[in-house]
Amino acid sequence: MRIAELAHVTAVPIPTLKFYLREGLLHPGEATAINQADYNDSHLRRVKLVQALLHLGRLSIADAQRVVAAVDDETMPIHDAFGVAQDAMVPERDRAGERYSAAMVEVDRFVRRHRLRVRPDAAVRAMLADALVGMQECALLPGGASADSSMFDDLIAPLVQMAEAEVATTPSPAPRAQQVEHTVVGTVVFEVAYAALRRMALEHASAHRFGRRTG
Amino acid sequence: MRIAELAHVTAVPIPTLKFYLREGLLHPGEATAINQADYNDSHLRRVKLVQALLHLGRLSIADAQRVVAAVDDETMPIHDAFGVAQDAMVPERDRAGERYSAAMVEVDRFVRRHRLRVRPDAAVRAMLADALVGMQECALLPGGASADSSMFDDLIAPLVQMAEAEVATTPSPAPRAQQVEHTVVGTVVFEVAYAALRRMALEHASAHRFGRRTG
DNA sequence: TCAGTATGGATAGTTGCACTGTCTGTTATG
DNA sequence: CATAACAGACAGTGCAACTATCCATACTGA
Repeated sequence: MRIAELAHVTAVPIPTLKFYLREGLLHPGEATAINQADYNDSHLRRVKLVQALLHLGRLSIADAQRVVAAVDDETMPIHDAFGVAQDAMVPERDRAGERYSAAMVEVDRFVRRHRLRVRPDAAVRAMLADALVGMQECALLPGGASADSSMFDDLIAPLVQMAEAEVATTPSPAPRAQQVEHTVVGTVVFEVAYAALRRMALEHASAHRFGRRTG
Repeated sequence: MRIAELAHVTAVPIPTLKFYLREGLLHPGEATAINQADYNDSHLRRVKLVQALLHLGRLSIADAQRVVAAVDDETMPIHDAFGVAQDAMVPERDRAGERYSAAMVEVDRFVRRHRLRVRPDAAVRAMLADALVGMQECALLPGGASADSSMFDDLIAPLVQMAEAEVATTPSPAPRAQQVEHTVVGTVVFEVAYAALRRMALEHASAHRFGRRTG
């Protein structure tokens, strides 16, 4: 496959593909001459992955780079690569101040209480802490209570069950790279789906509570 | 409260507050002289809301503008304002092609099947369609099946239940603006929390499936 | 009272990101 | 053999989200 065909089937402009090549988001095609290269299915899948990370998952180029580097590092075990990808997907921000420390303590308590196998330095811990701080700052908690992770206690069991099911769909006799790709892209795509479902549920509940009649 | 104090307590620089004022994200303070204005609690809450929308919810300035406009429009019923805010929170993108049409049909089927009170033109429908298209494009569905919304059938009931509980926390004898603010900011902040919990569940499940030992 | 700092409003400038375009020499293609 | 496509290097673009400067005025403390 030449670059024009890759651009056609992925609907990504050639200059953008070249940009991805420069940035290491797309591995080089197999060179057949000084100015010719051949692209195959692995490139097609990679472009789809990158597009999903960038546009569905809204990662920055730099974060997507870290993800694909983890996908490509054959020496890295699948679970470790997944951890790197997870960390890259948490946006960076200032996490100074006492509020964050308190929220992180609460997060740690939550993880320990449910015996979750989440790395001590996993970025997702900071992400949950961000949300807890946001709840406090925006007075979402009745009576100005401090963030309390016990409000999520009933939620984590079904989430773990769903996650087990999702992880179980990973193609099992398959090259490592494809397993990692599947897990990573599943994380971002299903996250969008779940968020959309939750928003639908919220609109439904809001119609119930605040609406007049809408079917 | 003068602008310096507002900047201090919100930890937002004065130039940024001025920028928010120019963009209509923050309503003007009460003028006490040609070059003096007084800011109060409503400004403080607004800055917190805007920060949550921009940085936690990752909305663009333009989208945040639409949200605060809906919050401020006293003639707009709460549920309608919530709808505007919901729509503003779905990123825009190209949604051309047969795949999107098919996915939208599937989404409509899902909404009808569960009798969800979601507006026919709600942007969240397109958001779910995005995810369904992503699943197909990245071959997340076993056997290359086309996107099937029935995989979410068991999920929607608990989500609706949680949403009802969340909506029920809205302060009930309270000014309309505060009710809308609460609902809107709850949407973005809890979304981050749920996403974080889901990612924790995924890491846990991945450790189970791919990890060796990690406690 | 009066030097020094803060303020509102207007305007201009900066930074960073994600592309997008152009150029050169080379190679496939009809 | 004319034309189009290619790889690779590098420069340029457009936008979003701030950030800085300026000016005339007003508060603030000695």
